[in-house]
Amino acid sequence: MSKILYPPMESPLFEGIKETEFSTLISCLAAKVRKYEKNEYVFRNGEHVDSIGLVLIGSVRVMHEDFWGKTMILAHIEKGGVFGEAFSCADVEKLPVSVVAAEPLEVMLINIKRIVNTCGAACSFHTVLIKNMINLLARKNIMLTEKIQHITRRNTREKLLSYLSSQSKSANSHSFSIPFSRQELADYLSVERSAMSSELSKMRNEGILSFDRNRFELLRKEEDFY
Amino acid sequence: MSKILYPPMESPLFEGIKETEFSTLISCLAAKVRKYEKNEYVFRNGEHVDSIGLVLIGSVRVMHEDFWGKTMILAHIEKGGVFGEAFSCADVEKLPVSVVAAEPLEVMLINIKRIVNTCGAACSFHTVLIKNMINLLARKNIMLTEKIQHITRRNTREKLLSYLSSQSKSANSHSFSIPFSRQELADYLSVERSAMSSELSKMRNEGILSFDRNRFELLRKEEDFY
DNA sequence: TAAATTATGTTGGATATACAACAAAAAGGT
DNA sequence: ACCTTTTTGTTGTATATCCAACATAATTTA
Repeated sequence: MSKILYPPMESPLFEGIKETEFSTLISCLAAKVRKYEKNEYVFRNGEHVDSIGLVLIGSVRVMHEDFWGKTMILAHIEKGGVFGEAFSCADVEKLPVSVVAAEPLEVMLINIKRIVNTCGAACSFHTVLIKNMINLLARKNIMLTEKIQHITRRNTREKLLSYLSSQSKSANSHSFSIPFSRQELADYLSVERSAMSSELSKMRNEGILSFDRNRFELLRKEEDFY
Repeated sequence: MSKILYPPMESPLFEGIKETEFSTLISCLAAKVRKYEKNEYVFRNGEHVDSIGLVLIGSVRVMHEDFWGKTMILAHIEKGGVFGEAFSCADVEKLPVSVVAAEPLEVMLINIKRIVNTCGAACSFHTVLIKNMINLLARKNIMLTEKIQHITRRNTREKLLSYLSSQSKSANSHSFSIPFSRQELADYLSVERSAMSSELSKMRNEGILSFDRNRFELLRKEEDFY
């Protein structure tokens, strides 16, 4: 097996595993490295998937196609990111999505059973790997739940307040920066960018918050409204 | 330890574990059974949680409170259901939600480390338990992703079509039943019930679909529209 | 620095949703 | 069967969003 020149050590999947253990790990997992051209399929809708993919170089798009053939981009996963983990861990028969190379791509494919089934042998890192896998799924779970929390709100203002409130909480401060541009925030909250912008302005005028570019500050507590 | 009279064997967490192994399992996991009165807190916002909860009797509500003190019900978990798994598996410091007994409640609390760390000893079921845990997280992940797929659509019609399309796919038929009442479906898709009802009627008139109570049929393919 | 590009804010008209109120149909209880 | 309660469908009006078009500010490139 050719030596992997860019070990994805920085991936959350391999956190806590020593670099010296890495080559043993790769062979124990029977991990394969595959290259794809732009727009080539990595996983195709309807296939059975028993592997997780780890992006080594480039990025992938996770796409969904509905009954009427309308497609939707579900996720864009960059270097170090993992895809297919939910479907392979849940052992779904047919993949309801497709994974496509968004640019020239190199991925590592690992059979999920190799991760989940401890290999009997002396692989001390196997326990770590399982923990990482659980951690990965759990963190994704929390992210998804948070997003749902925001976008289930009825209107643009409430979606914004829900999102900003949670950002404020994790920053442990009324003042915080967000990792999104306006367009990205609008996409994330599933609202119109222009409507969102004007809503932000309105709230600023009403003294609910202030902002400058990506920096926001929440100004009033519930009590103040009454 | 008192014998557990209502072993939660039907819970996905214990799938594949023999009933005879059950008492060993409980003691190996140091599982505790706790009772709560209605509206009593099981987990409180801000606490550190290192256990998952399994509902034995009754049900719980998962609640969230934002910066302005507005609360929102995130989930209602019934008998056999599991809560707190994402936060304990991801090892988050402070719980961002609260879990409250929705009615007289009995839960089993299991320290997550007891599940994830194999206990060295001859617990054959431990591997099964870990697989179940991973499966649980992965399935929840898929459910959340699906929901996001639907509610990110811009308007009521598209949300409905996205949902109905996915139901059609999993039923492997153009004709299928849905597990929701109109109100529940509206809540799930985060739209107004009345607006949804009239949208359904419109689409029926346009020949896109037909329905009778909970039974739906999708009628046209994309091509037909052009 | 100037010019070009991109990001953000603002506005108005067409369209869609929210809300309330009510009608009709279905389900449940006696 | 009857009455009651719940669910579902319909409609009108106030409100909010979408969309396009443009203005302004920030950033990048030459």
